[in-house]
Amino acid sequence: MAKGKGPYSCGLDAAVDVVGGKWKPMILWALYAGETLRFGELRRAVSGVSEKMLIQQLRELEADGIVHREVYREVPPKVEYSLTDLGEQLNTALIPLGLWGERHMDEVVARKHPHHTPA
Amino acid sequence: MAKGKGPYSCGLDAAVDVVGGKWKPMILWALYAGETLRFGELRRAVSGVSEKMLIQQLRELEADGIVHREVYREVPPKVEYSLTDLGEQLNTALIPLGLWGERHMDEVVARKHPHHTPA
DNA sequence: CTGTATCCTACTAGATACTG
DNA sequence: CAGTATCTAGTAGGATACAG
Repeated sequence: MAKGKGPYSCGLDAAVDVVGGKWKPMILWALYAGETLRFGELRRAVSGVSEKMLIQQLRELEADGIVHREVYREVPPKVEYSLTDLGEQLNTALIPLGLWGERHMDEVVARKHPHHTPA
Repeated sequence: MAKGKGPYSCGLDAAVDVVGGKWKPMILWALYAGETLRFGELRRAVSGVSEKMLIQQLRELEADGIVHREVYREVPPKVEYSLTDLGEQLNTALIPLGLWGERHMDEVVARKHPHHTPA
């Protein structure tokens, strides 16, 4: 689960604590409404993540009630991840923030990496 | 400025990187649209923060173009902080997330602190 | 295929004391 | 009033190897 610095002073504080992990935004992005992905698929979708970090972040999201983990006892093993209702509501609430990021990413990146001459 | 792990894979990633500091949600909460606060006022508004952390987070938000810092060369010194246009847009985009947090904070806190018997 | 276990580093954030 | 400087502890995150 997230850092769990709680009790929170405002809802925003709590929400950021849940979403704030390094790979969580990308996980939620990959696991959009209705989508169900296996561990390996998620690993590919969240490019650059290590197995350890992916598991860790998924476990935290699971503990926070955001994602559902379905285990199929087969050989080879198969585990599917999907959003819970709470997770879908969270994802919905994140849409405006994602749009803001898309719109202003360039400016922010420009500030962070003044070297880039974007073509 | 934020961690700056950039380049980002999705807008959400960039946005969370900007808002993800420990005290930033509370700072943005305090500095709602049109509000202008002095350093000391912010310090009181963001309860629990140290001077060092408040300055640090404010500088990052300033570097990311979210807050504006206005210095009045007086005695005693006076510095006012307010949201930039970009900051106000960000705050607007954060409203749904804040509402989600308010609505579900109790559940999340319950998971994080299973001890609490809320009355 | 889906994870665990261990070790390690860098960074975040807190405490404290000092300054223009 | 509004910061700075320094020191330190805790932790988030990464590399690697191994396991059911």
